[in-house]
Amino acid sequence: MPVTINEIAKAAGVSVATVSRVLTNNDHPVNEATRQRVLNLANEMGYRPNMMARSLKTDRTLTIGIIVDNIISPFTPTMIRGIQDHLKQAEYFSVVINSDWNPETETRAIHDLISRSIDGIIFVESFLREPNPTLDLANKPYVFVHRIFGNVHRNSVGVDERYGAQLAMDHLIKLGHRRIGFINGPAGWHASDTRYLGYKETLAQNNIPFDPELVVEGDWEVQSGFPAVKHFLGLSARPTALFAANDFMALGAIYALQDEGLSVPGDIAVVGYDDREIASLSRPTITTVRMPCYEMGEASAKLLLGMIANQARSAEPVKVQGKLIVRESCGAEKGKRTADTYHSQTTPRRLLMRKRRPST
Amino acid sequence: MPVTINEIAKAAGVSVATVSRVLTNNDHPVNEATRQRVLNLANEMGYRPNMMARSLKTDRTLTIGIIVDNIISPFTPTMIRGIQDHLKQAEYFSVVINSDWNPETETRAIHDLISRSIDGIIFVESFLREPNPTLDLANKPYVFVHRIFGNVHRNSVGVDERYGAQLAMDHLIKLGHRRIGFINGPAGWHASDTRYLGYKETLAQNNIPFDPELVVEGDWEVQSGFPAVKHFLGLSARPTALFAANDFMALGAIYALQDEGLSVPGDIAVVGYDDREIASLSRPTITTVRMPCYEMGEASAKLLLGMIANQARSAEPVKVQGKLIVRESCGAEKGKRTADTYHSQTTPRRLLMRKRRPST
DNA sequence: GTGAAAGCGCTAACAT
DNA sequence: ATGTTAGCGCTTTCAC
Repeated sequence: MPVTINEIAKAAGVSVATVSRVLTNNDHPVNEATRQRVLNLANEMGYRPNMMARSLKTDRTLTIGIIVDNIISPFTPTMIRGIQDHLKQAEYFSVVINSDWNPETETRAIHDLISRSIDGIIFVESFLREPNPTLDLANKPYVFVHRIFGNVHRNSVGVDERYGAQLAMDHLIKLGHRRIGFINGPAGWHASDTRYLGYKETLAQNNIPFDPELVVEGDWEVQSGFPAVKHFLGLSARPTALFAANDFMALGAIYALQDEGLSVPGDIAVVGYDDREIASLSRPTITTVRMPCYEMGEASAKLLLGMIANQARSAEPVKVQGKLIVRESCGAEKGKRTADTYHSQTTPRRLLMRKRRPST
Repeated sequence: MPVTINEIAKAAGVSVATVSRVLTNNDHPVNEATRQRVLNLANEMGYRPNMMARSLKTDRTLTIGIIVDNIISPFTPTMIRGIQDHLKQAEYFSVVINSDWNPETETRAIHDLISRSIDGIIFVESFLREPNPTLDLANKPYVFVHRIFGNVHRNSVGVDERYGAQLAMDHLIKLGHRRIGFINGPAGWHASDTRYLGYKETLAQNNIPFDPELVVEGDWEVQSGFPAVKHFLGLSARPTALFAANDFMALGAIYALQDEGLSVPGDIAVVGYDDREIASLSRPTITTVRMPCYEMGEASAKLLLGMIANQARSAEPVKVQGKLIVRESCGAEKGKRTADTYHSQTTPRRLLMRKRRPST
């Protein structure tokens, strides 16, 4: 049913070789008139290349695999979008597979992807964090993008967590705060340890003495903001600001402060980390450091495409930086709501929908 | 480099036909001893079928296309996950493409997917809502799954919004409420109109007179909860409960009520719709009707796979039902926090990560 | 500048 | 029960 180059060749009165040369923009010279004739015919006849046949010959599919932890994870879809947008300009497609952090599933996925002759793989928050012999043997390039573990490998994209923490701390310090409580994530996590580093470094840079009493460890969840606040309020010299290593703990802290009758940011300023949806829905909305998921995705796709193009087996690791999003929980102009107050991060599509809403 | 059936045939001392028959579980009879020999050899030699070659021959790729509005949309990843989980048991893969609600992008995507010989397409929240001649001509089955427009086509999956609204209303009525304010979405939206229907029907079923003063129209956003509450509080006979057509407006209503010094659910009960993440993070957490995204995805994959298997061009439309999630904003036992209070919906993965966290 | 032909790895008639 | 062989649609040497 679908049109093949054979039929076009017949219609144009040339050989399939010529048609192929025209249609693939081969550097082999082709008479300009012939080229046009073929091009027009292909267009008229509605020719669509059969990628299977092409791939069988060239062993390239213009498709890469994206092995993600779980497409439902909060940061993952944005990373995928970053990858896909970058792939698009190179006409690449992507197959998305969930690994659920299961090494067997991941191995299986790798094999299946090789079976499908994909041109490379991006591992997003993978369990796997080391060179993979199967892929190396199949000569398929791959890169890692890791929020959780940072740069895990030469070919990987990570986040500059120290920079992110410094962004938050600088903001607080510029607002005049000198006693800043830090609600960290559990020790041993890359994110906790590096953000902690950023916290301490920024204090040092500003000649503010480090006080271990101002650091508590949470478990990333909202609840852990409560004991943290209890601790801080019990200190003889209370902090005037709080930096939480994620938005959930920041939210818990805000709730706890409000329970004590304290106002945020009036009495105590709060900064979070991640820029989860809640940060723009809570009261007050939360100043935070945005996790640059989209950019990480883009960077990883760029890395992989580069490796594919250069037949390279390795690439320089990339570290992406987040940015500070100032909202009501500290630093926003008094009485003035920030632009996205109470707006979900998905507003753009809603607007789009409204415009195109059916008249019925 | 990779092992082919040719090499296995040579190694086993049989023809490629036999190897193919064994490896594809063809019904053609094969001697059991030979079968075992081939199987072992394939295993030892690390044989992986070349899907490109197989597909070129069979015109089946075990891959479907998923054209989504935008993978970052709040409901979309869950739908994709539902699709993928169902596909998995049939060993199907999926290529995900963002259409951004752009008809040209969608058309382009359809062509590209046909080029790649995919076996079918699932349109998730697509702009396209009608039979597609290109796909029909290519004889590729497709189904729609639409949260926004409901069942748009014979081969489609929608949500039973009336049922969802009834769930919310029944809950409120069982709690003793008889004056229930309804904050609807904008008129003309399928979701608004059908939820409104459910609202009115449930009132009728319970012999509660319908009072147009108890219905206001919001714009789906948090802000629109504020004027709604202002209106309700201005009535001579105030409602004792509010049903908002989505969680964002429910949140805005809660904020507005709290601004007036009223307690939720103490003074006024509130029910939302969708079960967005915010519903389990706000104070109080919000009782709501869960949008059955995962189930919709599953249902659509089931529909499509069925059509592929039966060579069918059409299938019975499916309507999926959501369910009520009771939280603090009404109906939860006094003083007792519901299980997911302050927990994000992504907790499971976090727990998983914690267990497998590196010791360093 | 053009064409003939080999062949990518596999499946499925059609033999035997 | 097994083998031979013709392609699937395309790219790419190699020859002209």
